[in-house]
Amino acid sequence: MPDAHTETRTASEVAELLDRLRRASHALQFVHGLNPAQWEALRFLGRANRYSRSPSTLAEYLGTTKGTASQTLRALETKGYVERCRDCADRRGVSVELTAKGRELLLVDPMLGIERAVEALPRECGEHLAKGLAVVLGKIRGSCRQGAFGVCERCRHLVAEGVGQTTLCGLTGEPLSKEDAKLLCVNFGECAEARATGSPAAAS
Amino acid sequence: MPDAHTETRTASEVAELLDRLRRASHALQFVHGLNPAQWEALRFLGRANRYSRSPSTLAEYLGTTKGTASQTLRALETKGYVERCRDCADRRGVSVELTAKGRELLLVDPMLGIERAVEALPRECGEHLAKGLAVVLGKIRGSCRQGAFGVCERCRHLVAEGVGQTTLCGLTGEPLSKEDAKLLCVNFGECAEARATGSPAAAS
DNA sequence: GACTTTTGATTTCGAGTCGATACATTACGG
DNA sequence: CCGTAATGTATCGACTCGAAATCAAAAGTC
Repeated sequence: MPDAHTETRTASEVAELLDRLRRASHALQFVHGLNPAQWEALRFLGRANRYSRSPSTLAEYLGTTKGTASQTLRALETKGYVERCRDCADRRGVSVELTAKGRELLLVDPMLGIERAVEALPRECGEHLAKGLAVVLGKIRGSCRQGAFGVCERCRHLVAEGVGQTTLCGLTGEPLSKEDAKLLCVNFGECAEARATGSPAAAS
Repeated sequence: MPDAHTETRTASEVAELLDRLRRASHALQFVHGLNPAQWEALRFLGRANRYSRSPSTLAEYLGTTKGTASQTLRALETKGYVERCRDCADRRGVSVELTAKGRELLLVDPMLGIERAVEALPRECGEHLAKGLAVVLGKIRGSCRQGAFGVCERCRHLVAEGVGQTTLCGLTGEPLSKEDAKLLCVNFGECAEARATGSPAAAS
């Protein structure tokens, strides 16, 4: 039975491909005067909801340390792509926002090249890719410092109200606009239902 | 009708997953006193054939600069995981070899965790993943500094001799042992035939 | 309520590393 | 020989990590 054998070969092949893709995208991100960490921070800020735009949240998302995240943000601030101001509610916290210049820079994000490459794939192929990657990521998340994150739309804390018009976050009790619900949140909680409707292979 | 829409969503999802996986594996590789670059170099040296174990080849593989590769190797040498000696043939060159200690360290490579995660996937899923990743990687290779690389077994320069027993490299004219043919080589050339037989039915 | 302690978030600091550039050494071609 | 190309190394500024320090809020304590 060459089954297990083939399996192992595929696994190490995938691991290698991931590794190479990782380095490739690393090398791709030394453009426009930013480095990979700075691009990642910029992207994150462009997609994070208001509960998640802080240095420590960024650190959690990036799987890095708070010190590094702080300095990355400072570099971006010096370059004029973000602004930091002390949070009004809790003055320990810092709220980080993209500037107009920062938003503009996101339009030439080098990672868009990868996105385009994925778009060029047959649709089914892209979906398989997404699914496989999600599973792998889920499996190793425990062993690294990265947090879960996810969009409110698929979060188990989401509460619908009225005729599917108004929604709010069950944790904070605050209402969420449609755009808000598409943003990343630290407090994301996996929704069992989403898995089920995702595809018929959730039960273990 | 939301076809194009779904497609784009999948694409950006995949791009994000790749990004996060990249970050996760970055964080995973701060163990045993090495950093990600050093692990990558160690892995490469464990899989590179004799034409490819040099600082500049390492730089090409990693998509980094020669200077960085040189420093990474120096760090590994200081820690006793590799040895450097001047190449006898071309005295500009340096030949880098893993020490026994280096080989041992590879047994606890943190990236093996990802491999195991992939192994746990359904077989078909893993293959889809491999295929998709390979295509994406191929598409973006042009835009970054990374070289092609590949194993001699599937290189177009490979020449078979006798009854499928002895093989040799068409570029150097030197014979290749079975183990040699499984190693990575800088001079790898894509073989059209290999693509065609694509599926794992090469030697049915 | 005012003071101390604890908790939490962020920044600062030192050692080590990275990418870019400049430099040294060796090979190769006329 | 001399110039050019290829290979590695050294240096510099910027960055990363991890730990310790700073600062603000919350929780005890009197």
